Amino acid sequence: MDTTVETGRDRILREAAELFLARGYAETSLRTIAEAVEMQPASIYHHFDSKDALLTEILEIGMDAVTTAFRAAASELEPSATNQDRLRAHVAGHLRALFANHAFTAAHVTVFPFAPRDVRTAAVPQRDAYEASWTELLSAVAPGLDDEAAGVARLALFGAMNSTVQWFDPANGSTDDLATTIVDTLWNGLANSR
Amino acid sequence: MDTTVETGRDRILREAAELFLARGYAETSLRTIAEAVEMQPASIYHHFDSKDALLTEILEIGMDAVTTAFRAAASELEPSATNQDRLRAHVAGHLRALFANHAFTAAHVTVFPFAPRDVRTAAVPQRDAYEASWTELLSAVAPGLDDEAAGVARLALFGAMNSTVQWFDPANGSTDDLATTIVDTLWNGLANSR
DNA sequence: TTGCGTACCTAACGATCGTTCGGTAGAGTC
DNA sequence: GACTCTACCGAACGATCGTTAGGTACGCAA
Repeated sequence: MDTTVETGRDRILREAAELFLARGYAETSLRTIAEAVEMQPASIYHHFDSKDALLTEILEIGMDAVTTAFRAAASELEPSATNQDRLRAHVAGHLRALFANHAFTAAHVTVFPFAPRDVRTAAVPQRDAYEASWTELLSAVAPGLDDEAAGVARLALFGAMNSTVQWFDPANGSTDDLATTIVDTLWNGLANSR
Repeated sequence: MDTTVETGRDRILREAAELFLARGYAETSLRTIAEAVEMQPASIYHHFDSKDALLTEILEIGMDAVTTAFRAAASELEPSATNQDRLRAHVAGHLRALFANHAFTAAHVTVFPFAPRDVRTAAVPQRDAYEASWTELLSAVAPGLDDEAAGVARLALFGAMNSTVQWFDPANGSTDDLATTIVDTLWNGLANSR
């Protein structure tokens, strides 16, 4: 986000996020994290109160990234934008945030469900707020959907977006093109595919 | 599957699957499982070689359930079935299997990614085969999709189907109705929602 | 030059983990 | 009645876990 050199604290956050994502929370020991950042396990406690606090902050960073991207997408839209354009802009924003802060955002998909109860409850308000933003957006761009269909649509969209981290490589194509593919497929429906 | 009384072994499998699903694999100790089945930790080793072997068998049971449901859906279709009917029948089959064997099938969604490497590699062939069945089905019912769009469609569909375990309660509605909602939403597309 | 906060270290704590060893009780077989 | 197999139990093993206590080295301010 800024141009300063990565500090020890930031490095712990990044390496821990990558390890949690790759191996899971309980499967990643503090000693493994310490090894990755070339410190002793005890040194991590200078920066964080506990392993749980470390994960809590990682989840916060991830949710901040997608929330900021969502707001940016909304404010960048031109007045002439169609409903499909609006949806595509937000999907593109989510995907950009997903790949720019990969480990932090993806942690919400895979690590969150098994985080200790206290960590989960701490992250829930931010997650609910982001989810509500999408529900609101979907209701606005596809007003014909009833509540159940809107819920299904949101879950389908999240499923498509979030699973991209497991197969899409940004080196092989732009996330904006990927957003177009996703939105076109869901917008037109399987029945109307050419 | 049969009418015999649940044996100690089956009970271990079921309780372990539910605990793995609720808490995660590493977070669930053998002592917790032993307590749930009212045994001593050592007794579990009479039935299973290791904790890993227990999870491996749970994942097998889950994949068997959805694979069987997929085949049943294919064979039950009437000749007059439309492409949308075909897709709906398979989605309904997947959802029925998902809720009938909840803990075993859902383990593939949430536990699998963090399973020990050996457990994951053991489960991969069955998972790939099931995924390929769906890719084939989607190409058949929506021949206009290119490869990338078909991949996106499959991931969106899996996202919608598998996340139902986190919010849908079969007591409040049939899974077949849910399948209809999911397929209608994806089939017609967001643009054509009434 | 002293004092203090930051960033790390070594060493160790108690707890919990998966697993193993050596049993026992009971049912079925000959 | 001895033999065997299945299904369990009690107690303990070594390893690893998150965490803590008590340091050291260094930069900066007074």
